[in-house]
Amino acid sequence: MRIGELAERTGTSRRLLRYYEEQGLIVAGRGPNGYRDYDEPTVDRVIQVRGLLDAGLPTRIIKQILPCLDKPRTIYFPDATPEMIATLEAERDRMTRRAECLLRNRDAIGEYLDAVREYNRVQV
Amino acid sequence: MRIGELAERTGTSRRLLRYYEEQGLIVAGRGPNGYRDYDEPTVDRVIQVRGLLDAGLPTRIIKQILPCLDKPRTIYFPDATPEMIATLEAERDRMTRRAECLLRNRDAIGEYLDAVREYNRVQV
DNA sequence: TCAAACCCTCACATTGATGTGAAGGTCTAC
DNA sequence: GTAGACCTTCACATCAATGTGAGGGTTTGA
Repeated sequence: MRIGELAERTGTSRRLLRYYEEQGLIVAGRGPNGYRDYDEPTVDRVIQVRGLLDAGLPTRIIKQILPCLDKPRTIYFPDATPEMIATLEAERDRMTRRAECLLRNRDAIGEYLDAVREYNRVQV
Repeated sequence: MRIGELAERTGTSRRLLRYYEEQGLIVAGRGPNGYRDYDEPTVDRVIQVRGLLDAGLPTRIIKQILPCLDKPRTIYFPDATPEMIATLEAERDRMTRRAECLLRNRDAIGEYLDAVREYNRVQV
């Protein structure tokens, strides 16, 4: 598919799709005219990238972890250097903390909303 | 306490503490010399703010949800307009999705790390 | 064949979260 | 009283993620 379709299906501007490619987060084939040509799995890939970006990860990190997230596993394990492993472990832990922070505060918002609803119920 | 101590205790630059104040995320008293003066709870507040920022929330949103997160609840409920409620609900749901994305990808990293370890165990 | 709707690259603009440094006031300890 | 370590405001710089538009080629359908 071409960039317009991918943009529409992922809710992402063309500009950003080109940016993600520049950052090495997605790859695109090229047609005989220089048009970019994307395959189907790229749709999910873009959605995944956006989720990670939205969750606060920078493209630099996303690029590092993306290869590990492929199913089925296609990675050539020997390439996993100790530094790489350490980076991944650190990032995994940071993601855990991030998620915990998010859920904790989300629950607090939920409690607040409950309290407001209760207040309104009694008041009305 | 003054800004230097708060900076040290929260691992946050003075510059950023002033920025958070400018954004309305924290408040500071002032000494007779114009020095900022922070109370103890501000330490946790800053840590919470940093957690939310790190999780990808912009200061604009953080400012909106912070008042709901105070314990004990000190908010004046009638101030909660329907728009505010809607914003909070939307943000709560976004936070849920964010956390899910984070945990899903974290688990995938974990699986990858397990696979690598298994590979190395067998290989060696 | 012509217009509309695509696509390309390039480059400059913006926004939010930060860093850095200048110019200057204050406090503490010697 | 003077040096060093604080603090203040202000302003300019940077970086990543985006927007926007110019200038130009391609595809498609009337």
